[in-house]
Amino acid sequence: MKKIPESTVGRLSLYLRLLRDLSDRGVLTVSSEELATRAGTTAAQVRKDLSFFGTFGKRGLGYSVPELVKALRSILGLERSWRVALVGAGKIGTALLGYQDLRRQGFVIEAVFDADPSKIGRKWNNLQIRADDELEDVLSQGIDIVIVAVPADAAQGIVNRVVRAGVRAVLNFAPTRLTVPEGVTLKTVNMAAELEGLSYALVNEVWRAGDAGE
Amino acid sequence: MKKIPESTVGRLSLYLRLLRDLSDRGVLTVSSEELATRAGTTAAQVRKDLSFFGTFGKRGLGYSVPELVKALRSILGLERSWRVALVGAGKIGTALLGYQDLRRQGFVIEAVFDADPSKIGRKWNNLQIRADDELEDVLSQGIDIVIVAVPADAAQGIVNRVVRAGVRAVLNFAPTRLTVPEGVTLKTVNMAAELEGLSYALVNEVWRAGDAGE
DNA sequence: GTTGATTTGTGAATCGATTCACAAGCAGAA
DNA sequence: TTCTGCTTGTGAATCGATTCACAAATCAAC
Repeated sequence: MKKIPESTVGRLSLYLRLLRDLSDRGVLTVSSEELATRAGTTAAQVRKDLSFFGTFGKRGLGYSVPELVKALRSILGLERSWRVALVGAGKIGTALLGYQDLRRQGFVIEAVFDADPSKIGRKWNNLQIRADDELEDVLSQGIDIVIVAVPADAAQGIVNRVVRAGVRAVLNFAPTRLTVPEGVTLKTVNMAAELEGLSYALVNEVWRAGDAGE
Repeated sequence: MKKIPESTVGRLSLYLRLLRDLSDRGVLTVSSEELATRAGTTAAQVRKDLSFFGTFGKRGLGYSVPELVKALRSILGLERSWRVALVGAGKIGTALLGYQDLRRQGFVIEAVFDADPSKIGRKWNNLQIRADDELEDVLSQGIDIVIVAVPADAAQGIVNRVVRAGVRAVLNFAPTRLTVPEGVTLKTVNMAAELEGLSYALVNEVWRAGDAGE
């Protein structure tokens, strides 16, 4: 298999969301041009992105919406559900816990951990907050993804333990750079950095295309 | 001024964080090599990134940490503070409200809005949640940045109003693609998309470098 | 069945970002 | 002052992603 640009994967995610909208509205086929417009990219980009994974369209016709949804779900690994653990039951952690969309997409939070003893106990929808020292036990029982939502200075330590326990995918909300060994995928969501990007744009009068987002 | 890659701006943010750590530990100078190692990039990249904005180092010596911190703060527009409004006082919104780090970086949340009448009233640290229809009034009184944390289907409508009120920087947490006119900068934080990236990596056995994050 | 109107899939060309490689500058030693 | 060791700043080379452009496939009309 060739090397797939990370940006392509991000766009597939977006295409899928747009296709679901179309599907909900009963639209049956869509052209690369139409999809590109909605995604804020070009028709060639859409076709190239898809072509990495196979051929899904019909020349002269476009793409079948239901078929493409199915294909993208398969490519993105969304046909199964994923077992997720959340480490850190602070503000961001609890916000994520209540984020019902995740479950709907197949990301099921099955365990929550926190270092603060006063937090251990029942909380939110049928999930009991566990003590940090149970981490390894629970993770090795088949957790696929760990969400790290602890203070910056604790994050690398948690990630090390998580990786040692065999987890191969980590989503980090701590505002710090983390390192993981080869074979483990790490994504970081850094709100502070995004705000600094906005600050930069404001002081440097960025004229650039409006939708730098996504 | 030449065109600056967006990725460069993101890295400047990271360098600044690393430099502050060094500064706190009393380190006075740093080489591009040292900084690159901490940032997970290359020395050449560090020097190229900085060279877009001027020359900050001394050949043979490296960079003065305090001076570089000052320079980066200036480049990123962090020497002043920014007036921020938050639209949507749901889970994510309140998590952000409590995120003390933002204020420390100079992003001061000055107003909070919500569409739900039952939420209007006093809440969190000395901020009163306001009704949606006060939005235009408050924004035009000098808000620099708006954080959108409303449901996906309401987000574009809010952004349109925000832009019409003259705001030129928006941070979006709604899981949807938004469009803004030229001259307005939009950044989107999309947790669902990040998780789908992890899902993709898991099913496609991505061998790639460990620290794909950041 | 042939024509015309579409739209895909993809090699080739272009564009943009990263990396290389080295001259130039600085500090300290002699 | 000159020499040595080190590190920056930057044009040139490389690498990777996006865009172009067109042959091939499909459908509808006649």
